Amino acid sequence: MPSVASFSALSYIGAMKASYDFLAIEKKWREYWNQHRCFKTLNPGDPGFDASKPKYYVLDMFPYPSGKGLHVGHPLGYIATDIVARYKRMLGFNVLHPMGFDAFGLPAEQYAIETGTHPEVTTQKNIENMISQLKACGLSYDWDRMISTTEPEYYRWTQWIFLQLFESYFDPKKQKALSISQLRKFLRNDEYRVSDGQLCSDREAAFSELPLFSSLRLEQQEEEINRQRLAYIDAVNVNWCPGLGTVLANEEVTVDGRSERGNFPVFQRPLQQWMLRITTYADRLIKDLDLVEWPEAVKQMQKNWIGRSEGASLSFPLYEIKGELEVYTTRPDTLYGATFMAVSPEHPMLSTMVTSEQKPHVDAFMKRYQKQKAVSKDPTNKEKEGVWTGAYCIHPLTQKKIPVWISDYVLMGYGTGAIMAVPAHDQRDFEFAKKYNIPMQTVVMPPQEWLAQHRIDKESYVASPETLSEAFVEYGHACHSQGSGIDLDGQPTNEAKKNMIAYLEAQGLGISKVSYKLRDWLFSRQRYWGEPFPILHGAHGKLRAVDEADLPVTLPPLKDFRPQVLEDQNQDPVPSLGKAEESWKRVEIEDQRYQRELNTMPQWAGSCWYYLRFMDPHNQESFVSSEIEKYWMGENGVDLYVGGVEHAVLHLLYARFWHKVLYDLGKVSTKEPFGKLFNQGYIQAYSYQDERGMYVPADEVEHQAAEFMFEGKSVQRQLGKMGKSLKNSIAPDEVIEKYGCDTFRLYEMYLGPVEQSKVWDTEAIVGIHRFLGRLWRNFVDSESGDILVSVEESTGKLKTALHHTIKTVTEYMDQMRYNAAIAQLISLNNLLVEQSHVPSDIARAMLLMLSPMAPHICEELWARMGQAKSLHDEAWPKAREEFLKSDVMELVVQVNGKRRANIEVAADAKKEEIEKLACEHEAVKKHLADKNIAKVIYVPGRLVNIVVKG
RNA sequence: GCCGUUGUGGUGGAAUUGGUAGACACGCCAGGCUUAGAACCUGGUGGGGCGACCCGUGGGGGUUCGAGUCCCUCCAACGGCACCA
Repeated sequence: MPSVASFSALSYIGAMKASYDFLAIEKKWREYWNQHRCFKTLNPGDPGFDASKPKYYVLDMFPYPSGKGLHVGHPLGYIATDIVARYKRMLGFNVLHPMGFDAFGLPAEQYAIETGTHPEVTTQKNIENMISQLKACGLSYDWDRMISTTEPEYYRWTQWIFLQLFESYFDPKKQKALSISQLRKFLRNDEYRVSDGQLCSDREAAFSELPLFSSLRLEQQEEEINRQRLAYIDAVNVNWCPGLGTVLANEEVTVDGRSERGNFPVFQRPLQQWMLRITTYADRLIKDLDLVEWPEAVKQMQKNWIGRSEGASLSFPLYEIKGELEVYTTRPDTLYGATFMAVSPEHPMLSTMVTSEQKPHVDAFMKRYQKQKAVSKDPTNKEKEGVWTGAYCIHPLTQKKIPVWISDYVLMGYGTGAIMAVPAHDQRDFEFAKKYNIPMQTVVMPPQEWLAQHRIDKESYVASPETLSEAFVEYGHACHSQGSGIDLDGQPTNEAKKNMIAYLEAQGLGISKVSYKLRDWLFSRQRYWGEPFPILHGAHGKLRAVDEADLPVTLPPLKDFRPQVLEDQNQDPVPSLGKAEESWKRVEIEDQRYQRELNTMPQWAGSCWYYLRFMDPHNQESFVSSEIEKYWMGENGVDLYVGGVEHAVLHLLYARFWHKVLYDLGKVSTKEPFGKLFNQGYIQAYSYQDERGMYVPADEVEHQAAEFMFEGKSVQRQLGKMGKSLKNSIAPDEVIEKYGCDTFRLYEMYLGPVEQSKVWDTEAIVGIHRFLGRLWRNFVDSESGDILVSVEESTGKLKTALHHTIKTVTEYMDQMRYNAAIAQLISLNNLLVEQSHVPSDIARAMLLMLSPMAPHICEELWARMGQAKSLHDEAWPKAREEFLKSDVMELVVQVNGKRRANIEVAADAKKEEIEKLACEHEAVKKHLADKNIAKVIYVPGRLVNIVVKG
């Protein structure tokens, strides 16, 4: 008989029932954590801070405080990071695990307009509501570090960082940001010259042609300086949405050219706006992706978005017209195949090129083009259209005349807005040329195998244009590309490219060039609910930064904060801050009058640096103290960043850009902000529509045979997002009230891998709930409430199972594969059902392993077991080592790959002994009978495979 | 079109990373408790065969003593970008 220690229920749980009363238990432990400030994180310099511990910074993408509240999909990522945070604390890390709110932006303002309350009020209310919902999930945030981007104390530093950008430029020689005062020095010393926004160093060819900086008028000097700033004002083509009264980012516009919010039409037009010079960082933003551990998909998306390509820029002189057409191409090797030029309908040189005979045709085309453009931005399946300008270019190598066409597939926003068209080797040029009967010239020959496969000989390949587009091959070799001084024939594409560029550069016809899809970041909005710019406008366009001491520039209180909605697309936007009192708008400094900037920053501004503020959220002197920043960022920055994949480009690209500027200026210590990124999946749900297409409440739909019925009528089911409007939303509060927070947390994790999307199924939740019930019954006598933990340790089968569970669960925890970890723990718990008492080692290991995921029940059982320290203070590695001490291991014995027996051997047994033992096992001998042993394969710790012949 | 990811029972998903495929859970079936239902508890559940056994990880081929896992090829699904020269 094993001796049994029974602990009676501890006095402080007094009235607690013997059955698993999760609501009372969870409430008790949440209060306990709160009272004892268990999750307060100390900073370097704080009393009691332990600098010997390694740090771990685990961060969620902070949410938008929406008025609709959370549904069960939202906490998925938060639960995952919370498990990481709790687990890492048990592993002996100093863990930074904060939460805050990204509360500025269009949706908050729109919501405020709908409800008629000031956004400040609604935002505050929404934040409070979300905090209480998050707290109910048992998340171990350090709430003392909570921040909201809308707090003046926070956006003071958002404005400050903007000023860092404003006071910096990108140095082309050093390839990093330096201060504007540095640039002034360089210009004074004549190390750089500047003209029309071009910054040339003394090494560059154009240098000597540019005027001396000191020779410019003072205003010109300032103008040139302003054009170098990382934050600058420029007239650019923007998405102007009069219906919303603001300009929008590309991604806020739908494919039909309407606003994502409100579905108002959006117009392209040039407007003076604030821009951030993200393009100067394009190369580093690509290159440094190698430094981070991110999902391949996200890295790929960022690379695509930046869209780097290598090629050449070359000029085609116009025939009998002054001037030349500059084009960009990635295939300079196909220059001999250029049979026409194509320019964008928005090309600035159109008017000089169009001849009087062609003008009517061009006008007609332009009319159709404008109309088409207003209807749709979506180019898919649209037939390419164009019109001849009447003009010709001179081919720089052959000196032949080639026509210049206007083509709607040439985009003004990329390259130079003009291309050399090589119809023989470009799908689009091919389609266009075919439609308008423009000749083609083959200059790339596919490999022999390709020709053989397609049963085409060289001559007919060159001669037959119908096959050309099909036959576009990247890895062919050049042909028909000879001229005076150059002969590319026979060279593979890569070589031909290089040689052509070298030739063009030598002849002064072109130069090699790198091109990007990435555009500078349009940074101003005309809405109210955003950070005001810390900028003053003086006379003659003079820009002045607000003194650091005068930050923050707080949002002026407005009674009417609605945007100015305009009917006429040609009207200029009216910033909401224009409605502020004159006393706010006008500033006088040193007898100079200034007007405040009236635009506000876009939604992304606040989220570009919040991960830095979390480290030191109450610092009044600086955006983050450098000592604290160095500790928490360490080598890799944020150790784990979890959020949805929808932020793969925008937020993550913008934040990286700001971080790199701050890095260049010496304000932060790592090149990259987020060392490891993890995209959690979405929780999907079924929604149901009746025959009119109206959504019906999902929880009232009945499943009968193959049909779904609502109020006796058949309804259509589809899988998608969860949302109030789809009537399939489930609030975490409901689930927690019914099953408890631990069940909820475990269930969300148990649904499947965290990174995968999965379907919410409220029915399946009982499985996890039963598990916790069984766990409780294994540990606590349902009659007496006594704890059923033996003082004895496990033996035999249970010991083996414990070892296996500890090994696998540890691995799963490290890989964030919580569904698999939970399954292992359920399996171990199921073995305990037959036991009258839980062996003490299993009891302790079980609670230690489970507690990051289901902390409340584990704390309770831990306390009832009479453990001295609180569970979350317990160090897991020490316990794990203790449990894993073992002297016996189990091996599988196979004969020709088939399992024949299991044997137990001493952990330190030699290879020969093990093999002998395996061969002599009864069940194995049978299969060896009259056969020869060819070889014996021993896989340490796992199996012995005996290979036999005969 | 380009890039990326993934294919395992009725379902969600495991498989010690090349070593007993289907752990664990839902669902389903049987039983218990109950006046009855809900809830709860116990057992069974890939396919075929009375059986020892045989077949099974999208299809085909390969490497290996051994393949869900590695290689080649085809197919299918999901996601992102998309007239980017």
